[in-house]
Amino acid sequence: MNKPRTKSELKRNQILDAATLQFTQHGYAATSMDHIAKLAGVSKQTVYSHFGNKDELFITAISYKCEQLGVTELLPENLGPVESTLTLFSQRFFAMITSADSMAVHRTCAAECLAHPHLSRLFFEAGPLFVIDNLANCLAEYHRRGELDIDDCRQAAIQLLAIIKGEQWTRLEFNIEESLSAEEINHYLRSSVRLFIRGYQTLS
Amino acid sequence: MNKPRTKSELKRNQILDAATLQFTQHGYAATSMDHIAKLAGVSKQTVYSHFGNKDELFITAISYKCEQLGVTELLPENLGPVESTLTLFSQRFFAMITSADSMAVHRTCAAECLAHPHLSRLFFEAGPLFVIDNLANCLAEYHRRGELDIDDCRQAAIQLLAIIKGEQWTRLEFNIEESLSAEEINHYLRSSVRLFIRGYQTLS
DNA sequence: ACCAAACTAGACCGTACAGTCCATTTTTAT
DNA sequence: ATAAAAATGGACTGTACGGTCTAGTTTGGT
Repeated sequence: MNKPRTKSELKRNQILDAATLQFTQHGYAATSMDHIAKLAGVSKQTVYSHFGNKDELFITAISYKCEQLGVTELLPENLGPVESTLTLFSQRFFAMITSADSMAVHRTCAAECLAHPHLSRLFFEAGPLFVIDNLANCLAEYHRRGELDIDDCRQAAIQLLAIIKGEQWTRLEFNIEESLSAEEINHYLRSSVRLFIRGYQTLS
Repeated sequence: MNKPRTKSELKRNQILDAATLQFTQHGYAATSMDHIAKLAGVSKQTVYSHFGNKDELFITAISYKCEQLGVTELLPENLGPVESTLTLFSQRFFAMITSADSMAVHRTCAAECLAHPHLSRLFFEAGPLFVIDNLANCLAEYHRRGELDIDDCRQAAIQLLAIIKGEQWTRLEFNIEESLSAEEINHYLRSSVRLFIRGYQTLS
């Protein structure tokens, strides 16, 4: 959210916000330019003078959203005991990926990945790849300390991340009414971290 | 693939096949009724006399595809040693979920889950839920035999299934060009089964 | 104060599409 | 053989949408 210095930039932001909302909420095809213009409180022509066509607006809007994803820092600055660090991480990561925003962007990128492969790649890099690297580094540190016995940290990171998504994320992906309760989820996350640590514990 | 007794039923099947193909390949919005009719080698009117409208055709076509998913048996009849059974299972399961067919249906259901929640639920039950139960039963048997120490088999099943999907499935989901090689995948699967078994091994 | 750039409202064009209608032909069952 | 049921193809309706055009208004820099 930068400074809209001029009224023109303000309009531009309004358009981008409206577009992002509509595209991520209803998908590419079901979102019309007229609708975006109306929602942004702007004339259709203004939309077209800022963004050449629907595709360009879509790309700009979703790219913008993607960039906001990689920013979050999920790991604490100073790494304490393995279990508490990974538990905290798993809770943060889970909260992030199951947020309405994250789900909506994910859905949109996955749905449009055939028509807009560059966009889905953007999401893939800003999201999954970014977090994998992040966590892999952390696991490498624990390996260095001798607290975990991991020969392929990147692979291990992928495994832990995949487990954390678990069932609940899939339920959200398919818009299934019944979710797991907060307790069930927390129980699942703790159990998963324990599984991971036992699987990679150092044999003393 | 049942017996098309009459020419009418044959047409019906042709329509259904064409519709399934188009819907799963290009999505709901990008598929037109004219196109389906042409691809099925049938007049538009015939499509409408078999299926009242686009929505009904979509639902029928995707439901039909979903039913074909739950059928496959992924586990061997007789359970041998844990590691070999789970390794075989992981390879079969992975092959299934990364098949072009499976990915296409998954994508379609996920993309339309807001407009057609009943459909995505259908997929969720025929796919993920079905396999979870299947694997959970298998794990329970190993627990009974004392070969694995699992207190919540359903949860454990979810964890193993999630790991197997790993990174490669996400790459496919987002239509990322570079895939992992077959060796990388097999290495990943074997490593994952080992992680799982170590995490749940009985302490003797 | 002035001028160029940006914005507005709304008309407009072409196209694509869901769905209907109809007159004719083909298929099926008796 | 015949009559009802189903299929054909093509014309047609209405609507929604992407994108353009225009004539007039507002904004912003000098």
